[in-house]
Amino acid sequence: MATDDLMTRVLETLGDDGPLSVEAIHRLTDLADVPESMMITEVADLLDISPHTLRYYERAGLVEVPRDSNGHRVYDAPAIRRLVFLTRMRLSGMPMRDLQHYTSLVDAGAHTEPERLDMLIEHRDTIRRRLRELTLSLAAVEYKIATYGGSTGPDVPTLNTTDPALRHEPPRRALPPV
Amino acid sequence: MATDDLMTRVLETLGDDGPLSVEAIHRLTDLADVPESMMITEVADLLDISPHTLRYYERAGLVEVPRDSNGHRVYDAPAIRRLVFLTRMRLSGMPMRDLQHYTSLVDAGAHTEPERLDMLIEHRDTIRRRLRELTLSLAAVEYKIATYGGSTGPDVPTLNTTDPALRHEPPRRALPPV
DNA sequence: CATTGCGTTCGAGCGCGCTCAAAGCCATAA
DNA sequence: TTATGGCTTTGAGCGCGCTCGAACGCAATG
Repeated sequence: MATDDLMTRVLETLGDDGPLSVEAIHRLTDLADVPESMMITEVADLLDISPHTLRYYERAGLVEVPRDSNGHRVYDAPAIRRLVFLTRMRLSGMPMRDLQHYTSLVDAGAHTEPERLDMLIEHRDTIRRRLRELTLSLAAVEYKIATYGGSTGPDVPTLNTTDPALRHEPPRRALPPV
Repeated sequence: MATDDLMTRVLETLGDDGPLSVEAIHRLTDLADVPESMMITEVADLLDISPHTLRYYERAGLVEVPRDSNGHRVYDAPAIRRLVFLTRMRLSGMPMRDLQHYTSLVDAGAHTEPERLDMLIEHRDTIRRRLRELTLSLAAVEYKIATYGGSTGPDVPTLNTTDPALRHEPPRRALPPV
C-alpha cells in the first residue's frame, strides 16, 4: 500500500528526535483511517489547532461542515480529510489566500486539476527555497555559537579555550542532518 | 581562515539553484569586508530590505546609527555588522522581541555572554524543528504531486495513466536532497 | 531660482492569521 | 429545577512586522 511506502520513507528521512516526528508521521498516515464523524473539539485535538481556528477556516470558505439537530458541527470524513490537508499546507507556509483559491478549484470540478497541480508545484518550490534559507541560517547560527565572542558579527571569534556550546550538548558535526 | 571553512561547507550543502545560494553565500561572507560607512539606501540594497525597515529597526532600539551634518544616517561598520546579524536572524524566524532582548544584552556588556549564548542555542533548536517540519511538509506535497488525483487528501490516487507532474519536470526520486 | 531627488520625523495604517467577547441555545448532573 | 458545560453566531480585537503618508530640509541640476 502507498501509505506504508510513504511512512517508510518518512522514517528514513527523520533519523532523530522523538515528539515531532511521531506526531508528524501521525499526520502523514492518519488519513487512511479517518473516523466517520467527529465533533469540533475532537477535530481540534486531532489537528492540534483551536476550535476557534476551525470555525475561522469554515467562515473563510475553506470547508463545509454539516450540523446535527442542535446546530453543532459534525465533521464527516471528507471535511476531516480536507482539514488535514489544509492544516498541513498552513504549517508549510501556504497563505490562506492560496488555500481559498485551491479549495475553490477543488470544488469547481476535475477540470481544474492542472491548475491545482501548478499550485502544488509552485508551493513545493517555495518550501524548497525556504529549506535552503533555513539551512543556511542554521549554519550561520551554529558558526556563531561555535565561535561565540559577543560581537554582533560572527567574524570576531574569542573564547577559544573552552567551547561554551559544549555545556549544552555533546559535540556534533557542523552541518546537521536536516 | 574560518570563513573559508564555513563557505566551503555552505557550498557543499547547497548543490543546486543559482540566485539564492549566491546571495546567501554573499550574506555569509561579506562580513569580512564591511565598508567604512554607507548611506541608508546602500545598506538597504546590501541587506535586501527597505529603508523604511532600516529606520524601523533603529526606532525599535536594535541599532544606533550616527548622522552626518544634514541629519542623514551614516551607517558605520559596527552598525552594518549588527544589521547583517539582525537581518539574518529575522530571516531565520527570530522575533523582533528576542532581537531587542539580545541586542540589549550585547549593549549591557561581556558579562551577558552566557545568556546570549543560551538564546542562540535555543534559536538554533527552533530552526532545527522548523527544518524538520518543512522537510516533512515537502515530502507530503511531493507525494501529493506524484499521486495527484484532485481530492484534498493524498490517499485517493487516480490518474495512474499519465502523471501530470511529468509535464513540469523529469521524474525524480520521491524525497529530494535537502 | 525653481525643480528634482533623496533624506528626515512622527504617527497612522495595513495585511495576515488568528483569538476572543458577548449573548444565547441545549443537554446532562446535582 | 437550577446550574454547569459545551456548543452556536457575530463582530470586534490583537500581535506581529512592517509600510506608508504628510510635511519638511537640504543640495545639486537645468
